[in-house]
Amino acid sequence: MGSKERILRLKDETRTKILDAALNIVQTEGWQALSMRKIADQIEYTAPIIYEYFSNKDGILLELTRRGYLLLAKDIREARDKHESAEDKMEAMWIAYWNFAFAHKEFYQLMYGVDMVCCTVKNSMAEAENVGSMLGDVIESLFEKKPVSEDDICMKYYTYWSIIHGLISINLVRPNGRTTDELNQQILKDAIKGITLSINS
Amino acid sequence: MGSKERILRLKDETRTKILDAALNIVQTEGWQALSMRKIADQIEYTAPIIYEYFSNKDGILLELTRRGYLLLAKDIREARDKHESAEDKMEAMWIAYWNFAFAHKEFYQLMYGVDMVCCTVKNSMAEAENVGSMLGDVIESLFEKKPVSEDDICMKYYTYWSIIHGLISINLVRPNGRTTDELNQQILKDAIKGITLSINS
DNA sequence: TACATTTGCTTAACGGTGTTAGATTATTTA
DNA sequence: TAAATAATCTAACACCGTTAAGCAAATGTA
Repeated sequence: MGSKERILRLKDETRTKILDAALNIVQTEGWQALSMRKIADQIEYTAPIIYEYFSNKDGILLELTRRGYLLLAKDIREARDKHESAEDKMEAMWIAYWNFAFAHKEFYQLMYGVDMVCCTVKNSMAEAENVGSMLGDVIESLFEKKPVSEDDICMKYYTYWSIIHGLISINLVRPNGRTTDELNQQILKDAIKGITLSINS
Repeated sequence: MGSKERILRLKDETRTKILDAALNIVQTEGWQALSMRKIADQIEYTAPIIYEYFSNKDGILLELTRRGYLLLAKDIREARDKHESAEDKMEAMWIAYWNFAFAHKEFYQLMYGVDMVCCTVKNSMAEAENVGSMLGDVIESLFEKKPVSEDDICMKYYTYWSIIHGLISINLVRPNGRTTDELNQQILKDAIKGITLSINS
């Protein structure tokens, strides 16, 4: 009786359709315009059936966050694997992070709470940890003195992350002040190099 | 006929009461709990009268943003005037900025859109420009080569601002990860010193 | 085949939101 | 005192997230 599976597959399809619809709305109208009824409209159902697939609106947001981290992890992994030296890896990874933020503004806003109604949980999500550990590993390899303490890695990680996230936030919340893309890239690369240099000095 | 003025003063008082009530709600329940009806409750009116004082909810938010910038500007000015050298001024000013963010979390969230439903306009608000120019002036005085181009100042300004805002954002959105206050202060001061040093090298 | 049960989905509702229009009450003016 | 103006409220609109109840079609069972 393969109909069981067919039905399960159908259920999975609508689940995906819900997520796609949500993403679509957000990309065209922004996060504040996302509503259950609008999602339902787009998938040609009524709002309550969404609750058969997700426990509530935050559930949808959480799943989208998860998908965002998967995308980001893929980009960062690819950037890392394109280079040999730890210095080059580090720069490429953070630039991949930067590019992700602007290529997928909505995801970034959701994942890092820039200008967003932030869903509460999402601390220590497995997929987020992945990104963190990839970056952490390369940071560790930047240290010449071994062994490297967890605190040292953590501190440098926060330093990198802060400046990049800060730069992104400023640009996402206030798009095109008087800063150009080139200027931003310059600030970014300078900052990365500066932090990287400071690790062994 | 002094009653005209008395009435005007009364109107101004309710206006202030509205803002105070809004701030009070936000401080105790967070931004997402702020509603027109709740404000009205607190000032013992009904919701529609608020519209006699502010054009809409965003109007209230905008006025609070303005007040936030006034507070921040005061802190930064005082920090600046406590020191002689430009280096010391710079560090003290950014630390004042940092302290403001945590002493007035709600204001900071409103002003810089961290984890907040951001009201759209508020770009280039006069009070915000004040803060910017104070910091910009000290940055200019850090350069040994004169004259300093607008671009140079802008770039360094964004570099400072990014790392500080990034660090704040991360700590405001995810309070108490594994970073302590001391660690944050250390990262902050290190970063400020690094950027300051890099200006003339 | 006939009945019972489950499934998929909808309608209707609850309590909340920002906001506006109209009615009502109180105050000031003539 | 009567008219005009100002201050305030009630009621409503259209939205929101969410839940409960009901209907209709598909399915399982006798």
